[in-house]
Amino acid sequence: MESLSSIRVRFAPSPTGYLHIGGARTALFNFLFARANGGKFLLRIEDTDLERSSEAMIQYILDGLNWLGISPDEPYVLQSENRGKHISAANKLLNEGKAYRCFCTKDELEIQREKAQSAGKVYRYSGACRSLSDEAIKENLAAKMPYTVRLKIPDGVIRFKDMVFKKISVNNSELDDFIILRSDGTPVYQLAVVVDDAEMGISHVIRGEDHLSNTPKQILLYLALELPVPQFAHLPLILGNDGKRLSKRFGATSVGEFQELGFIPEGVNNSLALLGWSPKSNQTIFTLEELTAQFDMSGISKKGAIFDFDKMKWINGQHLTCLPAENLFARVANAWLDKGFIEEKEIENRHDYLLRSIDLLKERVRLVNEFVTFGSWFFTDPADYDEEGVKKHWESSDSSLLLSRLLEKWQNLASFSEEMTERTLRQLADELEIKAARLIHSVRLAVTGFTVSPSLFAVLAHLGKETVIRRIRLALSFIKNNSGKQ
RNA sequence: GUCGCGUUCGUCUAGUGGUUAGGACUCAGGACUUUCAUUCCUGCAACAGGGGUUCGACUCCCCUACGCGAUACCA
Repeated sequence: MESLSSIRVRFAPSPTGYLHIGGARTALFNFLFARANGGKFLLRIEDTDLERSSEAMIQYILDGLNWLGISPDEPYVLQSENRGKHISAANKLLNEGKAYRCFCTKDELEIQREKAQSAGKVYRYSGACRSLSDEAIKENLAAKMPYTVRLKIPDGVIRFKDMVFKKISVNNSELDDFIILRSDGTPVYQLAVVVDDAEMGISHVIRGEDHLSNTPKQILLYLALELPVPQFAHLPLILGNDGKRLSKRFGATSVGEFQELGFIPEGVNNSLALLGWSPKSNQTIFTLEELTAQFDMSGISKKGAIFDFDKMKWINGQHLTCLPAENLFARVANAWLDKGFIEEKEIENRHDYLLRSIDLLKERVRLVNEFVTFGSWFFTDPADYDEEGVKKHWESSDSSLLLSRLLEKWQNLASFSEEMTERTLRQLADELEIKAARLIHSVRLAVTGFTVSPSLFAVLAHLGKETVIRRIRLALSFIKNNSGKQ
C-alpha cells in the first residue's frame, strides 16, 4: 500500500448523468489542493448503484472535468470493480469478531423503527443479533436465512480534526451497529468508500459537508480494518437562493448548462473557487494557475454559500476581457458558426477579420453567447434597428439630411481609416453647427442596428467603406419608408 | 425527536479582545468617452437575540432562535 506521506486526493461522484456544479467545486478544490501540495488528483466513479450508471454518464463527468481543465492524474477507478475487496474486508471483520451477522428481516426492522418513532424515541438498531450464540448462527445459516453484516461499534467517543470544521467529536452511542454488507451480499457505501480510499492510497478526503456526519462511521471502519485514517476536509454546501441545497429549481446546476449559457471554464473555475474559499488578498479574478498558487485550506469557510449568478457573469466577463482574442477564437467562431453567421471555411479564410471582431467586442460581453447577440452586424446588415434608438436618433426632420451629407463625404474618401472617418465626421459636424454626437449616434444605429457598440470609428474601419456606405443607404431608405407611414 | 455543524451588508466574504467593521457582485449617483454593457469615483447597506467573562467583545463561554446536514439493507 502507498504510504500516506504522498498526497493523493480524489473526487468520487456517482454517475448521475451530468456533472453537478457542487460536484465540480468539490473536484476543483481537490484538484487545487493536490496541485498546491505536489499531490495527485484522482477520480473514482461510485457506480455501486449499477442500474443508474452507464458509460455515457461516466463520460459526462469526464467531459465536464476536462472542459474545466481539471482532469484526473490517473485513469479513473470504478467502485463496482472493487466489489470483491469490499466483501473480503467485511469477511475479515466477521472473522475477527469486529462485525457480526444479523438475521433480522427488513420488515422486522421497519416495525421497530416505526414503533420507536411513534413513541417519539430515537431509533437505533437493538443489537439483537450482536450476541447470537454460535449454535444459533449455525442453525440460521443451515436454514439458509438471509443475513446482513453489521459493524460492532465499541463504546467510546470518536474525535477527529477536520481541516475545515476543526475538532469534531461524536459519542459512539449515537451510532448504531450499521450494516456494511447487504443481505444480497453487496457492500454498503460506507464500507466501499473506506476500502476504496485505502486501496487508492487517499491521504486527504475532501468532500461536501453532507458527509460530515458519515465520517465517524467511516473512521470506525478504518480502525476496525486497521487501515491508516486519512485527513478529512468537508466543504460547506452550495445553496440556492432560498438557502436550501441547490437543486434543479434554480436553473443552471450542471457544468454543461453553464457551458451552454456561454460561460468559459476560466470564469466557472474562478466563481466556484470563490464559493466557500477566499484568498488572503483582495484579489477576485484568478486564473487556474493563480488559484493553484494561492489555494489554502485555511481559507475555506464553514458557511454554506448561496450561489450568485450575477457575480458569476461578471467574473466570466472579466475573464473574457482579459483573455487574448486568440484564446477565445475557437469558442466564439464556433458560436458564430452554430448561429449561421459564418460558414466553416470562413473560420480560416476570414481569420483576421473574425479575430479583430472578437477583439472589438470582448471587453463588452460577459458570456460567449453575447458575441452572437451583439455581434450580428459583423456579418450581416442590420435586419432591424433598436426601437429606442430610432426614436432618439432618426425621428427628427433633418435625420436623413445628416446621413446623406455624411454619405457624400465618405463616398469620396480614398482611405477609410479610423482617423479619416473621424476627421471628416467632425468636420461635417462643424459645418452644420451640430454636435458630433448626433452624427455618431445616427451612424452607429445605421451600421450596427444597436445604440451601443465598440468605438464607432474602429467599427467603421473594421467593416470597411463598402459595407458602411451600403448600410447608410439602407438606413436612409428605412427612415424614408418609416416617416412616410406616419 | 436525537446528534452534528453553522449564523458579519440583499449575495460572496475579510476580520482570531481595542478597526470610522474592509473588499467584491448587485443597486443608486457622478466622471470620462461619440454612446455603452467598458473604465474610474462616490454612495446605500451587516456583526440573529439574550445572558455572562473582561477595563473593553463581531471576536471567548452559555442559552434561545433560525438554517443546513445526518440519522436507510441510498450514495
